[in-house]
Amino acid sequence: MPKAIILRLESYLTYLGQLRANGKTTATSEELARLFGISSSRVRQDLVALGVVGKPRSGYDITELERMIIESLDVDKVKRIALVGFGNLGRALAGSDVWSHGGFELRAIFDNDPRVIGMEVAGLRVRAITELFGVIKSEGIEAGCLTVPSSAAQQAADLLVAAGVRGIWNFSLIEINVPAGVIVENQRLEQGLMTLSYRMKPKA
Amino acid sequence: MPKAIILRLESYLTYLGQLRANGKTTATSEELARLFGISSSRVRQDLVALGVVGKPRSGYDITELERMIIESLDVDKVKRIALVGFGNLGRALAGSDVWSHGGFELRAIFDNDPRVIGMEVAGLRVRAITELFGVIKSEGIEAGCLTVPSSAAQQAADLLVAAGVRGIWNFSLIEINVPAGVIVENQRLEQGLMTLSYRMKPKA
DNA sequence: TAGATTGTTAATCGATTAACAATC
DNA sequence: TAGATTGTTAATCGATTAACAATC
Repeated sequence: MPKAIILRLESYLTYLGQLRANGKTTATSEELARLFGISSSRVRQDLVALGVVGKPRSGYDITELERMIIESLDVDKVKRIALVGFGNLGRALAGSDVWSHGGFELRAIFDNDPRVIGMEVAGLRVRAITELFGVIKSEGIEAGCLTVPSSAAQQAADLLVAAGVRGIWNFSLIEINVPAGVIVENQRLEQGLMTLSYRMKPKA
Repeated sequence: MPKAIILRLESYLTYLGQLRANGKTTATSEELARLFGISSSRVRQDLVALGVVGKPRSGYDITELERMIIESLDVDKVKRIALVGFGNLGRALAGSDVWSHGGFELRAIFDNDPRVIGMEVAGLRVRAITELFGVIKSEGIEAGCLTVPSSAAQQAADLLVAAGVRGIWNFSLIEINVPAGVIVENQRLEQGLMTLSYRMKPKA
């Protein structure tokens, strides 16, 4: 499935949940298109790629659409994840419900600062990095979230990979090197701000 | 400038800073291409679009490249920004240095919870939402960062826009409606996790 | 039935890669 | 000079829009 379609399916899913919460049961390609600023034929092609069929005159069934997108993104499968780096951002994420949106379950938190080791959040105790390998193995953790400083990111990633993690959600600025087969999804907050800066630039 | 090029220029900029920190003074299109998994001709075309000229055999001057990208993204122009929503994420961002990467300067923080109003962070006092309009005007704030719950996001955005903000960095899940001319840059953490989920999905 | 909306194909658009002469 | 790397053009690829017959 093309990456561009995946990104839109994610947007559809979020919005469909809101529509359903408002009591709607169907949605048309034209509605979705208008909201996201794309053509209705693009929406229909996305949904064909997804494998859903709509009904002329009424559109697509919202519940079915949600179900198919969730299945396609594998969001319904629970995947255990560990957080590495309990700084400002790590704390914010640990205490939030972001994880569930991707089907992840936060199962462990690590840091190497003695002042934060032992703290409790979301029912978890912050552990020393030295425990990382063993805990990831014993808990069957499949993914890691990197919220350490950029200077420590590669090393932390190496530890996660050595322990058998298959996917990394990376908040650090550096480009992380991992062996083939390990997935790195970069979440660069700084890039969002740079793009905002560019888009706000007065046109000459 | 095409959006795809902008996104890559941002990546180049971050990486070039790291190269420079390591003592390098030039970079070739092939080096950058390898790191980001694209072709060297794409890199060269990006840099032509940017307006830099390289030297056969040695490549591009890192300092000049950085300067041109910064100028192109308008990162060197300081833009004042206000944070709305002092929850977990708002706290993490307020105390961080993300702002400077996009050329933004955090000048005000707002929330409507009496328990957090009055708290201090990054040299700023958290103010009541009721003060928003006046402070944005008097401080000449041009942008806003939305870290409020999704249910309050549209209303908060309306306040920011009414006060004259031109750009919004939106962390909420909803699609915000703004008048033409106001820029919304969505930073959907949940989508990052959904993409990670999809990419980690075992192939059939 | 009439009409709105789907599913599908063709046309357009934009982005990426390949190739190579020019050049330091 | 020789050779590595740029700047540039053409070819390929993928994504988006337009258009319209099929259908509920």
